[in-house]
Amino acid sequence: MKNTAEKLQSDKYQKIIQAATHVFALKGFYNSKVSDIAEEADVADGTIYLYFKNKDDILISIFEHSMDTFIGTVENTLSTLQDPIEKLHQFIFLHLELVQNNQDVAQVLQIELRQSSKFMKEYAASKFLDYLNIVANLLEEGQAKGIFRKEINPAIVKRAIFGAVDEMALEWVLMKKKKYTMEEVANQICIMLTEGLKK
Amino acid sequence: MKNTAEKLQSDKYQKIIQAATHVFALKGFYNSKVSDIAEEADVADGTIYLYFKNKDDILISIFEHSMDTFIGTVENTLSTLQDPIEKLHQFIFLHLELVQNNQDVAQVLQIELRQSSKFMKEYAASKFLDYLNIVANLLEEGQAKGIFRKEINPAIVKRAIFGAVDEMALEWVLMKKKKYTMEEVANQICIMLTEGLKK
Amino acid sequence: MKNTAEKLQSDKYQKIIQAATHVFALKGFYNSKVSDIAEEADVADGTIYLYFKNKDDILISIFEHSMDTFIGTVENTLSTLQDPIEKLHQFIFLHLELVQNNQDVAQVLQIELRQSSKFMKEYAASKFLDYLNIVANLLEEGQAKGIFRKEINPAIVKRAIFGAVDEMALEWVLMKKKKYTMEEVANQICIMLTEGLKK
Amino acid sequence: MKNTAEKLQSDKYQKIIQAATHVFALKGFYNSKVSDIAEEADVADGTIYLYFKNKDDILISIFEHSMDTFIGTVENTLSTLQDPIEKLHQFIFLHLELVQNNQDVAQVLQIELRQSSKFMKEYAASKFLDYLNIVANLLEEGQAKGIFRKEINPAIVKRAIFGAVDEMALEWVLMKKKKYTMEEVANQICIMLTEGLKK
DNA sequence: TATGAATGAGTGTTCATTCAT
DNA sequence: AATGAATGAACACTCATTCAT
Repeated sequence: MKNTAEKLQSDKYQKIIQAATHVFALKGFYNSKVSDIAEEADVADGTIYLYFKNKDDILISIFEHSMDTFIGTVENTLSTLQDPIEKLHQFIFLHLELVQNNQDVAQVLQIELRQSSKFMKEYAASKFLDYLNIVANLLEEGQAKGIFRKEINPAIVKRAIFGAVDEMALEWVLMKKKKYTMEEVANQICIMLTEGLKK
Repeated sequence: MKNTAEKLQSDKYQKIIQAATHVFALKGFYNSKVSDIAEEADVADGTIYLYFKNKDDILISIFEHSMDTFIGTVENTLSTLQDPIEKLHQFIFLHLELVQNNQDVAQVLQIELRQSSKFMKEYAASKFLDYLNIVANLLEEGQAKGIFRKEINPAIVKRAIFGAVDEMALEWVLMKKKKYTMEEVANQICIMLTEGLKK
Repeated sequence: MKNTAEKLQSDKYQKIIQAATHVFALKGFYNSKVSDIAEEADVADGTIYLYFKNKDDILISIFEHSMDTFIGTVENTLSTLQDPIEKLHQFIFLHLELVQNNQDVAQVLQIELRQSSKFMKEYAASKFLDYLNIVANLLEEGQAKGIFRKEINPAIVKRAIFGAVDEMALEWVLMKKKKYTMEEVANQICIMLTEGLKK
Repeated sequence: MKNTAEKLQSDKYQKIIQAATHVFALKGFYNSKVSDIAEEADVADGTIYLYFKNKDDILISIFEHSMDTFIGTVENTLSTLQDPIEKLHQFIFLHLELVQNNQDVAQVLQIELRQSSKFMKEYAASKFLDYLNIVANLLEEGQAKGIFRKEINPAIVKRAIFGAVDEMALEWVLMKKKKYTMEEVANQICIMLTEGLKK
């Protein structure tokens, strides 16, 4: 197998990642055959093993690769903003958009990863925490600026916010006929989270 | 196979459901062997097929059985309350508590169910919607009583609320050392959802 | 899998051992498919794994089982004899006969076992030594009785004798048209070993 | 592919033969990958197929090459001797020495070759017979000179003698701590074969 | 009902061999 | 000549499911 740098640039590596993401999203990890992925990627079965250690490794690689992209994208955009509320709104919108634009990846991350082996769950956890902490930082900043309530605990609420947004994203992806615009959905969640449900 | 009523009362049926829930929660659906379940339930492999059509059917049965219980419990408790905010708080607390008291079931529902075949996802959807609609009703009631903002769309927000609460529950279950009391967590989410993050 | 005692009595276990011995002798271990053995034994592929851990385990089992039988047969017969020369003659004749009557087993033992993994070679070694030591004992006895030369070292020569006899047996098995009777062959070796080539 | 003469002189050809001999001796034919040999020989996998038809062909080539060398060496040395007993002693010593000095080759010849396909066994047989017949000739010569017993049949006994010597050689190679000198071993076998065990 | 031995379809992975460069 | 990435046939082993007892 080539070294990591070469692999990432390799045409075949990318093709396999794309194919696997699609196949996993469609059928689920356990119902996907390595030969399905090979066919979709238009390579021989054996070729996959030149780029990946085994089937699990494909899943891990999808995760690594896309989480880095996700985290990078979100961090970059938020760093250009000052207002915590604006940041929160952007986070919500970006997450929905990322999921929307990478539906296969999103489904794999949300669904397939969760049921993998303990090892994978733990492995995945650290990258996931990085993502969650974007929210935590935004909340702390808001508190520091006197905009957000001091009594909320960012460490707790970051996860609730992520859950709210991610569940919306999941529905959004699975919904065939979109009943709302994404902006509408983002706004609703943003209002709920910032202003509260109470009048 | 016995008819449904007989099955439900059967000692073996219950033992298999219990065993399967435990095994699925521990290893995941695809990594659990039917023989693992049989061993845990202390019956022969073949006996399982007297009570369940196949391995998938066990998972579906766990889902059916527990969702009915969950929905019943939550509906009963909320029906005794008038105040929508109180209802929301109770919903949050009850969901966390249900997950806490039924960790195996909760893990199976949250994780295993999602990655099952399309059929199962669609099948599960209707029961899941019933549960979500408890939240929608509570929101509509709050709006009707002039307590909740009119501009939020219960059909959208119900899912965000569920996502927030369920993600917390998942973390709660997976967290080894509990850093907060459940009441604390429920309060935090409730404040966030009703009052909003903004001061 | 049943326990060892039950397995040995099992009809299927014996059928698989027989089939595997035949297939291994015919095609060699590495060119034999587990499905070949299953077909020959008239069982399903999977059934083999109810009785054996894996393909290697079949080979080991053949070895264990037959070496015990061989050693037992030879020891029993020799123990009835007094004269060391008579014992040597019987050993030679018995070995040739055993190989002749168990050609498949003999081929597997002689040929297939040698090229197996280190583990198997070492594992096999101890049983093999037991067999070799039958010869060593016979030589020492002959020396003690003043019949055999004192200057030969049983520990060295036991192996040479075994090699001579076993090589003959191998040829005997592989020879299609037998040019000599087995008694003739046994006699020739016996004379060579006891009287020497020199007039 | 180059023609035969060129191949034999080629540096790469020799390197591959050396590497394959080493790898086969270490892991056995079936557990050796062509890529292992390529790595050991410091050539690309594909290069091997410029010099050998396939993996089997490498084994055959090792056999051909080394048997010719062995036979040549033994024949040359024995042709300088007159006394049949001296010839036998030299044969024994030379064989042990050859095996000792070419342990990798010896192991491949003794062990790996035996379990190859029928074709290879038959192919190998003719060269092997040439080697055996060195012994037969030596015996006949001894009989003709009135030194060896007339009643022994060289065609039978040649194989027994080879078996005795080769088994010793095998043990010698596999023995980690040498308990005897090679001369000692050769002497013991020589005495046994010429004088017999009997006093 | 209950059993568990038997089944055999299904699949991840390996590796000898090829061939474009 | 030499390379090594790519191929795809081959196979050991698993496990959901069945059925004779």
